[in-house]
Amino acid sequence: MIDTKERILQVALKLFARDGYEGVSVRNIADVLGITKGALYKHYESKQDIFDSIIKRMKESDTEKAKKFDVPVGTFENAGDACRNIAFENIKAFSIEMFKYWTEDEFASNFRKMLTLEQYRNPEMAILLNQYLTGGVVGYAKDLIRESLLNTRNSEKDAEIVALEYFAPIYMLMGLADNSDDKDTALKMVEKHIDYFMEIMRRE
Amino acid sequence: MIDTKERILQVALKLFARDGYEGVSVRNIADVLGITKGALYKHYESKQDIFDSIIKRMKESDTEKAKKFDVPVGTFENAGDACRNIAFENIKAFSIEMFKYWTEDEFASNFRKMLTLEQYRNPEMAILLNQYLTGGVVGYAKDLIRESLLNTRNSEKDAEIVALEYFAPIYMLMGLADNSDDKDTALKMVEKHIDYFMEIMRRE
DNA sequence: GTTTTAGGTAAACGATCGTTTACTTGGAGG
DNA sequence: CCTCCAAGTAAACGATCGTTTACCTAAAAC
Repeated sequence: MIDTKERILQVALKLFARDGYEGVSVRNIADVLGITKGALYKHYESKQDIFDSIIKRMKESDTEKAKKFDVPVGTFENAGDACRNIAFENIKAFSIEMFKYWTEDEFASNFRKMLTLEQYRNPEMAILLNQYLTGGVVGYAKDLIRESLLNTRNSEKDAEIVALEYFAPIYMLMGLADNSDDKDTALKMVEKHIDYFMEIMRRE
Repeated sequence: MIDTKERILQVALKLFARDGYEGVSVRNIADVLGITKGALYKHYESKQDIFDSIIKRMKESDTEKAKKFDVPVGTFENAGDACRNIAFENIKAFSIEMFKYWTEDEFASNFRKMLTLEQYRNPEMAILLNQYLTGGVVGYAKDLIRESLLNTRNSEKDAEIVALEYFAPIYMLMGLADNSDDKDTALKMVEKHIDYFMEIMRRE
């Protein structure tokens, strides 16, 4: 079979995402692949090496993604209603794409689950979990919201709470999508939330 | 030392909350208690029995808590502004108490973390996680919001999304409190969020 | 005062853990 | 055709896993 090393990575991640690092044995991984556990060591130095390679892979994938995906520009304030609506639609599309990425893309979804399971025993994983999720969406939302609020109210502290209002439901719906067989319901609720949020923002 | 059985439960929960069930050995638990692992089996049949006892304990504690803690009554609609404000304050106090319970109470906090770590490998734990968190606060919030919205707009679907808007930031701040040494910041943000939410609701 | 027993120890059980070793084998390169 | 090597197997390594056993001892019970 071709590219065994890649298949080991994928299978290990899937198992780590369900059972946690300590809950998965090297034997488990090998069994799924239909090889003996000794064969794994032709591709990776150790079980920890597999785990590290998964982290490394995600970091590469993330920077690559960030390179090609220039976050949508356009602030809330700089023009009339038409431009505001365009900015809204950009943010909505961006957020939904992010949500789909973290819930539907197999690698990203499993990676997020794995970090969730390792966050308390491994501080570095807790940091990564915050970086990827809040860094990806809420940080971006915070910037936009900060600009939006800059001329209407005193900004910095409000921006933080409004960003929380925006991102927290999206984050929570990721967890709901995990433990539900109906992925589409969660996605529809994300859209509803964003529309609701946008409507509130328009009234300010 | 008195009440070894209880101390085993507490220590095991603390370890399960950090490392997950599979990440904790019977030896680990015994070492913390300063006894040999053989002694554990004088109090519990197995490692799984300890885990089950933790679940059982929480279920008892929860029903007992629900009995004495009658959720605050008073809806948004049935009177003038004064009564509405009282209802708001009741909900706020209730929510903050719930937040403090799930983040500061050692047993509840560790229990929530443990469920978080076991949710993917054990469907029953995923159900419990949803029940305790969303059932405790969001279900209650949903009822109140539904009553509140009943005469203003078409209710059922909106109630669900508004309950999400209310609870999701609180839920997310629990996770932030976990991986932060500064617990007070998260609590203050919870208050801020509730105030912000209430202000939005008042404008409707 | 004797007996019983709850609660501890130390040691061993077979199973499984992650890892290493010795050996095999099919196919690419010279 | 011969060589080499990547990629597999089977077996064994010591360590640790959850659990059981045999033994001990202090205090409670009769």
